[in-house]
Amino acid sequence: MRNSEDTTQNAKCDLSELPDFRDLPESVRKALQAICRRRSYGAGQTIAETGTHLETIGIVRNGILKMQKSLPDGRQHVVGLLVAGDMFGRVFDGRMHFSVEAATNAGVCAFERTGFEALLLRTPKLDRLLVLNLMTELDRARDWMIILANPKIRGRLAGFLLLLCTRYQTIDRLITVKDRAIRIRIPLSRPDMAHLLGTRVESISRALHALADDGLVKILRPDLVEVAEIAALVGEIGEPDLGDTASLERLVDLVQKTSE
Amino acid sequence: MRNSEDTTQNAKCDLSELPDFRDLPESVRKALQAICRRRSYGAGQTIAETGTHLETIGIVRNGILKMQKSLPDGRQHVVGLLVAGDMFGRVFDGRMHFSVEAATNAGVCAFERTGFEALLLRTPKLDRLLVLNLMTELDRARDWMIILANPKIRGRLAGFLLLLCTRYQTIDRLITVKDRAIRIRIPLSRPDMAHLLGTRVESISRALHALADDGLVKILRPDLVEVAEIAALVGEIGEPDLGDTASLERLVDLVQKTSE
DNA sequence: CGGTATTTTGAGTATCGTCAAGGCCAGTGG
DNA sequence: CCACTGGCCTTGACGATACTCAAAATACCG
Repeated sequence: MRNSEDTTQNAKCDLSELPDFRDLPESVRKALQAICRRRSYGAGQTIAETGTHLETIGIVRNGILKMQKSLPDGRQHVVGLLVAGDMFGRVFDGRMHFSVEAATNAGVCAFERTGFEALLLRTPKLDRLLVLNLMTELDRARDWMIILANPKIRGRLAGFLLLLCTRYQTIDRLITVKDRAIRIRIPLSRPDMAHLLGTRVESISRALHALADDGLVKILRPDLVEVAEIAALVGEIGEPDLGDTASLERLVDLVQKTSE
Repeated sequence: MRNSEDTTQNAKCDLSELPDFRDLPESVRKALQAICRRRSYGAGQTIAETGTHLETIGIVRNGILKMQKSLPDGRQHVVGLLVAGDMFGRVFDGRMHFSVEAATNAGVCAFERTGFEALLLRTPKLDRLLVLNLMTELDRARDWMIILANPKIRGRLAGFLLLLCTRYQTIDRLITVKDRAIRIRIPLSRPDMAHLLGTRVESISRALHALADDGLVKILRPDLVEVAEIAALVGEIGEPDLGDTASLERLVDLVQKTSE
């Protein structure tokens, strides 16, 4: 919520750490670096406001950003999370339809918009990256829709935790493995979770503790839960297959590997 | 659900009817026409299956398509609608993450995928169109999320109707104006609406009739409702402003114009 | 250690899901 | 022409779930 004035800026911005960008030709990465400024934000800082013309394109380097729509009464409604490698900002079209705020401490690469667009037009590879990025973002939004369409809060919460495990795994040490159990650090406060899942804080609390009472999760801290058996969580969401089971299997593999 | 074998095909495919494509250079439209096949689907026909590699890129010409995820138990979960000008299919990346089915009778232009991609790479204007298309699709998905996050079914239903009024207005005569009142033709069956809004058919029915009892809508047919005062519907959804109020205002203007 | 914000718990009520029955419409076959 | 059938929509009754309001407990921060 604070202003972003105390942002530390840093001209050096090496994109090769991001898997998607590593494959870009050297020349393109050089060109990107030339128009890039690195920025850091503290948890809670606002990065972009709804309705404003954002004159930069951002790529998340580390940390988690939340996209949110502002409501007339001043509250905010989370409509998605951004993690390392995700892009935000409106290419070819200025207006932001949601605001962006740091959910955790975060670093982003900011590209001057017109320069980025120009580079985009003469660099098919970069353009392709943008298109693929938009498509996975779209898939994620649809996964959210399925989770939100779950009639029961327990199911929505289970879906949310699983989404953190799968889509956002390996990001920012949100997911860690300890003694064959998966620990999830939830990067959102209860009010944010409640808005995101379409319910109230009380219901979130009750649902999480209901899962705990049934032995599906352990609540170590309000924002840190441990999942013993992912399969049981999957059972909670009822029907949908949550997109890929592939990424779930990767997670299970990770558990196997880390525990042995 | 039927197979798409009885599809009528037609080589002629004039894109200039679609607003977004009218602005493309003559040469690009010609090139597109060369790799295009026009197809027609009857309501209920399947156009693409989940998991399969769709070897074409589709652009909707008329009618409404629904995107849906298949659930293990065989049921389908609607995750979005496609209307005239919308694209579907996975550019640069084959696998479909949802199936596509005609919600109403519909016509689409199908482009051979590799040809389309090649054209894309050497036609920045077309590419820009694709990116913009993806971004509005993303915005729509986020609007859906906000609607789904509404804790009350009445609110979700009101949001759904408003979304039809705004995002899908002017499409396929879904929205018509009669004596200063707005008529909405709902292109989904009750089971589909229930899945989309995360509830059951009975609740949809009750919520819609509750809105009718309060005088907010009139139910002319199960799939045709009349909204007297849009502002009242907006009040039902509670807080969120549903993205643009601009498109709502355009609709109100339309009412004014048509009634006088 | 105190003060504040966040999270949790509790009790009562509204809403929604579930099961079961009935109505409406279109297509079918006598 | 009419009974029959099946799909879809609606209605009713009841139990489960979630929302509301209020208060307590816990975590967080200096």
